[in-house]
Formats: sequence, C-alpha cells, structure tokens
Amino acid sequence: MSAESEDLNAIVRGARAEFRERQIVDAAVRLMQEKGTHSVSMQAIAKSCGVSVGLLYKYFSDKEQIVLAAITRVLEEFRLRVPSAIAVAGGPVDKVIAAFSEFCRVVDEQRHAVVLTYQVSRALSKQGLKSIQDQELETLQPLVDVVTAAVEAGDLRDVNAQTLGHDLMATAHMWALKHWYFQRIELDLDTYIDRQVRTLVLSNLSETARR
Amino acid sequence: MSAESEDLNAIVRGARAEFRERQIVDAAVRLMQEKGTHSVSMQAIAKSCGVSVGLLYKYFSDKEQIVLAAITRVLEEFRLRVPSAIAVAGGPVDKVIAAFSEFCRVVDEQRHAVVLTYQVSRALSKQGLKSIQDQELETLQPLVDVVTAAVEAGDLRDVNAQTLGHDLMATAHMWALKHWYFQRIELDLDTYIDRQVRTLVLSNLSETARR
Amino acid sequence: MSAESEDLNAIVRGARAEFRERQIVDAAVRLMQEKGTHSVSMQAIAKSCGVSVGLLYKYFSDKEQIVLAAITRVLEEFRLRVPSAIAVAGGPVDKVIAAFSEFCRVVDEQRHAVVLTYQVSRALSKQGLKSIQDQELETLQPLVDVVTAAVEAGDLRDVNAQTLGHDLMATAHMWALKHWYFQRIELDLDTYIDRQVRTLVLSNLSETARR
Amino acid sequence: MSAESEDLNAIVRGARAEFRERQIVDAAVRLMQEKGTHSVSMQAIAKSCGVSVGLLYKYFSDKEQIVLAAITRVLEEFRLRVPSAIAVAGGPVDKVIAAFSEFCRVVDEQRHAVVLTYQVSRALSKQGLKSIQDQELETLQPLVDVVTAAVEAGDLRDVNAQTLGHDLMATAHMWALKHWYFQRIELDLDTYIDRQVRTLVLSNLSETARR
DNA sequence: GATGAATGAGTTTTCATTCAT
DNA sequence: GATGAATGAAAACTCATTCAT
Repeated sequence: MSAESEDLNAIVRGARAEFRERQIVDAAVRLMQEKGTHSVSMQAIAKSCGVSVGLLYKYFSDKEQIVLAAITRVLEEFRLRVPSAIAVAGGPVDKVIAAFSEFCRVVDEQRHAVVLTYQVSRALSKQGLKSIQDQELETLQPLVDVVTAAVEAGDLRDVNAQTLGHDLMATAHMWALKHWYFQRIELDLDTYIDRQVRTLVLSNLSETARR
Repeated sequence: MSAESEDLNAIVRGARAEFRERQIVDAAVRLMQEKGTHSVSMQAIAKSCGVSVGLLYKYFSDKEQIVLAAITRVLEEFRLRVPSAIAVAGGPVDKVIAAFSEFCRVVDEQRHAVVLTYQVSRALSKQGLKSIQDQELETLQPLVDVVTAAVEAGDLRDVNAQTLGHDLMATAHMWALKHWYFQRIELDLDTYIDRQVRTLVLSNLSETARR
Repeated sequence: MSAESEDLNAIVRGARAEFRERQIVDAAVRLMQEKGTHSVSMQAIAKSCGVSVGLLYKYFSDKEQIVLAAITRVLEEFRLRVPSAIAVAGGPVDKVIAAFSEFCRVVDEQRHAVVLTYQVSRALSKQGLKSIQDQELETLQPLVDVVTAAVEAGDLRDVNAQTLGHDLMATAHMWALKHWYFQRIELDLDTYIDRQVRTLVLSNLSETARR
Repeated sequence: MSAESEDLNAIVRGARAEFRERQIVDAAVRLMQEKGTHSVSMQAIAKSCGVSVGLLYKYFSDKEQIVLAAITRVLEEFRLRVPSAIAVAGGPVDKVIAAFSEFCRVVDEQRHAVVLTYQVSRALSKQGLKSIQDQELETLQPLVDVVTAAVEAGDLRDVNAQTLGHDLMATAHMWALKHWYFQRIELDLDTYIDRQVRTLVLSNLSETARR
C-alpha cells in the first residue's frame, strides 16, 4: 500500500469515526430526552442509531462516555453561540441582554440535554463530573465578563458580577428545569426572557444609565 | 385482652410505624445524597437502616413511594418554616427578605434532598410527579405573595411578582444544585443570601423605598 | 382447677380448634378458587379469615397442610354423598346412574377445588400426594362397585368394571376441568349428565336389560 | 460483507434461533414435568439447558411465553398426527378407533406436557389461556368429525357426536393425568386403548354394524 | 471495522416462616 | 391462645459489557 493511500485511509477513518460518534450521541440524547438517562440501555441506543452494541464500545469505552459526550455537546453550543451573540451586540448592557437571551435560546433548543446535566451528576465518576463542571464554568465566564464590563462602564450598579452572572445562567437553566411550570402558566420563551431581563438586568441599571 | 391494652397496642403500633417510616426515609435520603437515586437499591436502603428488605415493603408499597416520601419531607419543611419566617418579619420588603433567607436556610439543611427533587423527575410515575409539582407550587406561593404585597405597598418597583417569586425560589434551589460551584469559590450561605438579596430584591426597590 | 373444668376446657379447646381449622380451610379454598393455588399467600389467607399469620401455623404446620386439608374436604364430600345416592337408588343400572349423577353434582358444587386437585399435585410432597391419591381411590371404589354389581346382575354387558368406573369418575371430573368448554357450547349440568349416561352407561346395557 | 454471506448469516441466525428455542422449551418441559410449572424458575431452566438467564429473554419475552411454547408444541403434535392416522384408516368406525388410538399414543409420548396443559391454566394471562383453548378445540375437531361420519354412515348408534368426541379426547388425556393410577394397577397403554375402545366405541355400534 | 449472541451480576418485589410480646 | 413485625431466600426480569466470528 502506498504512503498516500495510507494517508487517505487515515482521513477516511477519522471522518468515519467522527460521523459514528455524532450518530451515537445523537441517538443517545434523543432517547434520554424521552425516558431519562437510566432507562436508556446501550441496546436501545444501538438499535436507535442502527448499529450493533459492539460498535458502541469501539467508539466509547463505556456508557458514561456517551452521556459525557452528550452533555459536552450542549455545553459546546453555549461556548460557541453566546460569545457570538455578545460580539454582535452594541453597548455594555445590550451585551448582557444579548448574552442572556442567547443563553436562553440554546437552553430552549436543547432543553432535555440541559435537564440531563442536572440529573446525571451523581451517576458520573469523579473524573467525569469534574470535566463537566469545568466546561460549565467556561460557559459561565462570558456572562460574568459582560456583567463586569457593564459595571465598569458604569451602566450597571455596583452589583457582584459573579453573582449576577451566575444568576443569569441559573435563570436560563431554569427555563429547562421548570419547564412544566412555565407550560402550566402558559409563559413563552420571549416573554420569559423579557421579564427576566427587567427583573435581573434593568433593575440593576445605574442612575446614569437609567436616563 | 382488655380494651385498654388494645388501645395501647394500637398506639405502640402507630408509633413504631412512624419511627420505621422516618428511619427508612432517612436512610434513603442519606444514600441518595451520596449516589443518586437510581444507584440506590432497596437492598442498600434496608442495610443502611438495619432492617430487612421485606420490611421496606411493609411500610412503602414500592420504591417510588420512598422517594416520594423523601421529597415530600423537604417540601413540608418549606411549607412550615417559610410562612413562619414571614409572619415574624416587619415591613413588606423585610418579609420578602425573610422569606427568601429562610427558604435558603431550609435548602441548605436539606441540600441533598433538594437536589433529589430535580434528579428524580423522570423516574417517577405521572401521578407521583404531579403530586410533587403541586407541592412545590405550594412552597412557591408564599414567595409570590410577599412580593405581590411589597409591590402593592409601593416598596418594590412594578416587577412581575410571579417572575420574581419564582426567581427567588430558583435562586435558593441553586444553592443546593450548584453547591460544588459555591464551594469552589468559597462562598458561604450568609454571603450568598446577602448578595442575592442585593441583586434580586434591593435592586427592585421603588424610588420611595430607596430613601 | 377442678378435674371437671379441665375436661370442659379440653372440650372447648377441641371445638375451637375444629372451628378454626374449618375457618382457615374455607378461606383458603375461597381464595384458591379465585386465583389459583400459587397466587394465594399465607398472608392473604390470614387476612381473609380474620386471624393472624401466626395463628395459621398453630393449626397447620405449613402451607401444604392447608392445601391438603382443602382437597381432603372435597374428597370427603364424595365419600359421603355418593354411597348415599347409591343406597337410595333402585335397580343395578339405576344405582350406576345415581352414583354418576351424584358424583357430577358434587363436582359441580366444588368445581374449583376439583380443579385444584389436578393442579397442585406436582407441588405437593411425596407423602401429601400419596395421601390424596389414596383418598381419590376411595371415591372411585363405589363407582367400580356399582358397575361390577350391574355386570354381575346381567344388566350391563361384560365391560371391564374398573375401566368403566374410572371413566365415569373421569367424566365427572371433566365437568370441572373443561368447564370453559361446556360454557362455550352452552351445555348445562343436567344435559351433560343425561348425554354421558347415554354414551357411557346405556350403550353398555346388555341385550336382556335393553328390553 | 457480500450479499451472499449476509444471506448465509441470516440463515445461520435463523437456524440458531430455532435450535435455541427448541433447546429452551425442551429444558422447560423436562423440568416442569418433574416439579410443576410454578416451581420451575428461569434460573433453573437456564441452568438445565446450559445457557444464561439473559439469553432466555432473548428468545422469549417472559416466562409465560415459554410455557405457552411448550404447550403449543404438544398440541401441534395432535394436529399433525391424528388427521394422518384417520386418513390411513379404513371404514368409519376404524377411523374413530384409529383417531383415538393415535391421540392416546401422542399423549403417552408427551405425557408430562399434557399434564402441564391442565396445571397451568390459572397461571396464564387471559390471552394466553384463550390461545391454548382455541388450539385444543382444533385437536378436538377431528375426533368429533370421525364420530359424526360414523354416525351418518349408520355404523354408530345415534349418539351425540360432540359428547363422544370430547369423551374420547378426555379419556386420552386421562392416560396422562391419572398415570399414577394406571401404573398402580399395572395397565399398559395398549390394554388401556383396547378397553376404552370397547367401552366407548364398540358399545355404541349400531345393530347393523354389530354383525 | 462490524456484528450480535451470550453473559451474569444486579434490580425490584413476594412470601413462607419465625418469634418476641 | 393469639398477634403481626420482622426476616431473608428466591423469583422474574434487565442491561452493561465481552468476544468469537
């Protein structure tokens, strides 16, 4: 076999691996959304994505790795999209609002996976849990950063940026966690975002910014 | 057997039953705290509280009932203590702060059981889930009520009471859900309460109240 | 305590014991009829006859003894009523018909218990099984006897009495065993008896008796 | 993988599945013969046929399905062999005798499984029970048919065909149900068949056929 | 690379039996 | 005599994981 074709093979292999992993995680997330993590068996995942159980173990060393990959995927989404939204927004406070709004939108799109994050924690190994917590901190940072910037710009009162940042994230997560409640009171996402912006952000405008 | 001793027997039985139920739920909560709901087997619960598996089924018809009892116990605490704290507090805004503070304190004392509430949802039957959601709404109500009162008294800006009430509850819950985080940043409960009061409550004071 | 009152006590004890045993077996049969032997627990029997589980073990050494007692009770019925019916009947063939008819009637009254006899056999100890088989032979004997007599009287053809006797018993049992079938074809007991008498008995009338 | 080898795989799989199912049902029947249905655990069946418990559930969704398969297997035998025996026999009465004889022979070969049919009824679901009753009616039909034909041909007296047909089946079943008895009186199958033919069939010959 | 048959430890639940009161 | 709380072995069934092909 020539060197080039070996290279080509390696590329094909890589592409295939990536495709397979995505395929598997997709199926896992889909099923876990419907039934909760623990009721989803490896057999069910295999069946749902049309491969054999054995193959699952070729790509993931055990079930935890699949769950981890699923969660990582949502968190990835936050890491990508929230900074983009911030970049696009105008002033300091607008950036805060944009960050929060986008955060909420991602949560809404991946509602079940977000819930998953809260549900599985205890079932993960120390290592796995740590990895997810670290990633979550990464998604939190942009929120803290925009709040800090807005405070420094004098547009927000002198609130604790860490606290408000975390509150914003928590409030976004709550859209998923308490979805049953918001459904009961017939609250839609846009109204939710709007009201929370008033309650959490606009209430903390500085005297200057208020004008 | 005399009538009196029969009565006595009945009382003893009742007391024993109550003791056993408490014992079982305690053990269950303790274990679930450590390992997550699904990783706790009936065997483990039995062992942990020093009784046989069979006896578990004398007091609870199935595993779900134990989980339900555990959750109900925390929620009961909220139902009892939050209104008391409100009653004792002075002005409308003080009542809001008192309600939130007490809510946080209960969460702190029952940290693991609160986390449980978020974790188990998928594992419960429709009926069981509904029952817990209804109870949770009951714990939310006092928070909404004090906010409403404070708004009507003109001490809080015209925020949406439902939103702020829910935010207060969610923020309290977060003390349990994200405990790993607050531990990492070395934040203690009192500081947490204090900062959240500033961010969520005091920021929403009306112009009048601000003076 | 005086000798007389001791005697009296003994009698009372005996009467009570008999009453209790009857009470327990009654409950057991009632439940087994509804649900089959294996689905009836000692707890259920105790509850159904309003005594404690512990008391069951005062009167029967284990569950098998209760089942045995239940079966013995049906077989007792055959031992008592079939000979009576025979005694009352007129000629040799009438005695055969009377025996079979009465056998069928007892089966009908204790339908579920008869089925029980066929169902439990394998679940019993060697000893218990033997005891029931012996008792069953005792219920068979009268049938064989009347057939033998009818043959010797020259009213029945020279059939094998043992065979015909057993067939008569088996046919009566079948009324219980295949009750679902007879219900489906809407056959009542009297018609069943009538047809079987024609097919099994009258068909075997001797030339002489036929006139 | 080539199309041919996929086909081959499918065939191998099918063959293996069939082999396994037979293997499992065989083991189940063997054990149930010895101990009664309820005393045979899935563990025991697995052990007896040298596979794991888990595998049992690959081939049968639950225990009932194994019992059902076992019973269906016996009934299948009746459905196949009795009509064949009828086809081969000569005159109308010979057909009746041939049908009954063959029925008895199948019972003898599958003695324990026949007993099973009578024992399990209560343990089956409504659906399962119905399925077995329907199958049993199918095995009864040929017997009723030959009797009807013999009556219409004028070779049997005007007996109720349904009754006699059912009696023949019941009598054959009894060879299994009361085997302990026939063993005690040292009666072998051929003699049993012979005597029953005299008692049930020949006794019902018409005047014409008797000559 | 891919399969899926096979495993067996683990889960929830039931129930005959015992024994302190 | 009578109770019923307590036991624990055993049942049916599930599922993460392995491995021969």
